Amino acid sequence: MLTQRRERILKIVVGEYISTGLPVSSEAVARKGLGVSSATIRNEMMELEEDGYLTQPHTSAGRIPEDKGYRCYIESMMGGVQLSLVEQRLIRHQFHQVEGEIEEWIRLAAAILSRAVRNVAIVTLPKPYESRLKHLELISLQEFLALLVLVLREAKLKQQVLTLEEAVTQEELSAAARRLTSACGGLSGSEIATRGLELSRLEEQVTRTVVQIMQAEEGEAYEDPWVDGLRHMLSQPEFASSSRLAAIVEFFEERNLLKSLLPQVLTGEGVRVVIGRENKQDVMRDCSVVITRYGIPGEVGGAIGVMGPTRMQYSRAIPTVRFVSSVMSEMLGELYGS
Amino acid sequence: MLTQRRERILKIVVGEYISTGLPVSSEAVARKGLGVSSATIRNEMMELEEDGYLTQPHTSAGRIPEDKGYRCYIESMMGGVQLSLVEQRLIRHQFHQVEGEIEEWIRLAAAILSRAVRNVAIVTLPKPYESRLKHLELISLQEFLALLVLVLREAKLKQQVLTLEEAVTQEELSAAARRLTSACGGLSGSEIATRGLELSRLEEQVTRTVVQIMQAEEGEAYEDPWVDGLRHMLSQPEFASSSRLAAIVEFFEERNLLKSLLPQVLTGEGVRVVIGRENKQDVMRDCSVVITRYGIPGEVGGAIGVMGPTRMQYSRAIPTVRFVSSVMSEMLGELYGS
DNA sequence: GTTAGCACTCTTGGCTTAAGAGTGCTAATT
DNA sequence: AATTAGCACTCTTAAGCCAAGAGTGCTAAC
Repeated sequence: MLTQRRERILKIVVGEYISTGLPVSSEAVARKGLGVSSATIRNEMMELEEDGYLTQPHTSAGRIPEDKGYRCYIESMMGGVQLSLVEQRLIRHQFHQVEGEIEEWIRLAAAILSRAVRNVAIVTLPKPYESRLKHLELISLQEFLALLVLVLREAKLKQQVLTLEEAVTQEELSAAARRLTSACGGLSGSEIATRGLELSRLEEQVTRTVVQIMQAEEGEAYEDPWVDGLRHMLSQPEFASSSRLAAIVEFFEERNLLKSLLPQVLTGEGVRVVIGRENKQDVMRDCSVVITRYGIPGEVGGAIGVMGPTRMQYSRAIPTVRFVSSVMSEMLGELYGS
Repeated sequence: MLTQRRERILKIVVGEYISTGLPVSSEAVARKGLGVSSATIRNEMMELEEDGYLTQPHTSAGRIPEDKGYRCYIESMMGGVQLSLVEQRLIRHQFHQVEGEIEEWIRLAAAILSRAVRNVAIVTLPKPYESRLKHLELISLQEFLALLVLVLREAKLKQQVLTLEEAVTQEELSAAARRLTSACGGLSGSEIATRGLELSRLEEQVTRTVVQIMQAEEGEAYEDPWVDGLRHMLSQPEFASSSRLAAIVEFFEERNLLKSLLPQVLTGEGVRVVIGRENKQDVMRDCSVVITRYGIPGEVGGAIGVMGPTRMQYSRAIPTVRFVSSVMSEMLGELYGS
């Protein structure tokens, strides 16, 4: 049973532990000014431990939070906590420095976010729910070698070197590209595939590749995300042991693993926090992820979030992630128009 | 004075230290079968220490190599040591799996190299000595927003979102792109800049951006390199202390620092080894870099290499870097034709 | 229900000690 | 003159021990 007083004590313990990293004693809580003695606090803490909110690293030490304790602590700030206006302006300002490239935004977002929360930031490229071809170009490299360039609706380029089945001139390539662009512009990969067109041999080959690229594009849940700020996270004391540290570095270098983390946020709106053992990966058993989606619902979107030790400044991380994601959504909105 | 026997002892010490990581005692060297006793070896080692080839971690321990000792050890294998045919074939095989994308090559090369030498691999994109425009495309995103796509001679794409000064249709954009492509195709950035053409307002703006992009392209010494295998390097015992480890991670995340490392290889042919304190960066004082260029001399090229602790298996690293770079050159040659 | 008091537990850091490794030097040997 | 056996000496490492300190859980009084 989580009485009001117990909840208050719990939050003090979690808050204190987050800021110091040391087990919190009953004395320390008592000093925080609920008008009761440390002995009373001790009794309450025993209950909190029995209910799984707290634990002791060893018999005679203060308490540290369990995942369940963090969870409770976090619920209270999921509601409306906002970043201060000063910080909002600071972040906005940084974004307006680099307008232009979408990739630049992503990197910038990760840099800003990781600096703000002093942990790892993870940002995926925005991905359209449905990919549509905007434009197609063929450029001759050598007699039998051409570069295929696809421009997708969301201002994204894909390229592929094609080994041609026959020698083709730039003129022929251009003509084919023009024809295919007007025939397939605005269509999705599967639409192109099922659109029985009268095609030359060259066009046939190009179309096949286009469909392949676009379907691969749609197939992936998310792009390989951009990661920044590992250095911040690793300077936290929880990674003092070099084996923990090495495991984390390894985790991030095996990029495919990151994907196993993202699908969780595909469902649901708003900021989500995944704490400690709630994470699938074993390396992350004492890490938390604060993550959310950004973009235009139903049209295009990506994921943005931070990862850090469970002992993370959630009070900062949550509103920062929320705010940066909203700025990203705005900017994406401007690019996409209505 | 480096007598023949001393040199032989030195090489045994370095070799032994590289494979065990422990200081090497006179006894251990004696067992390696030059027909003299450990006492004699001790006398020789004292000389080697005085000349700066070796040092002792503390008064009564074996010897470990100094940078100068490594240097000497390395000279002997800079000549002709080649990778075994089996390994050559293994590496070639991996490359032939993923034909197509240049970026993929780079990543693959880094993956292969880092796995082979169990250390960090660093590979830059190939960069032409002189960048030439191949093709230019303009795609309308919104009324006042267009995507500029440049294809450079070496099958490389550059993109930039343009905010237009006036509303323009896709037809007008296409016309402008065609005109500019035929006017500027094959030219370098500075040639385009000085080629006084009769231009519309739109074309004027596009040309300005094109020149800007291409000159930025030429300006950079190298692209931001692709880095892989940090996990391998960090699992080496020299990075057991978490502060060393954190410093290295930080070094790699601050990407701009990498640039300070590469210019050294711009000059000179063949594999270069930069040992310990020869490196400019302080974090790298006990790291070595084995690096070389790849590509087609005078046309296009990049850098490829590995970085690891000074106590690195040079006998493996040097021929591997040499071989992978030659494979990369070959592949690039095929793409470029003659 | 709260609290003062206290015995008990467990960690931490400092200190000492013994074992072991490897050296540098000396004096004898080839 | 170069080599080597022998040995005293130095320094590291691990283990063991002790005292201090922190914080608890329990009991008995308020």
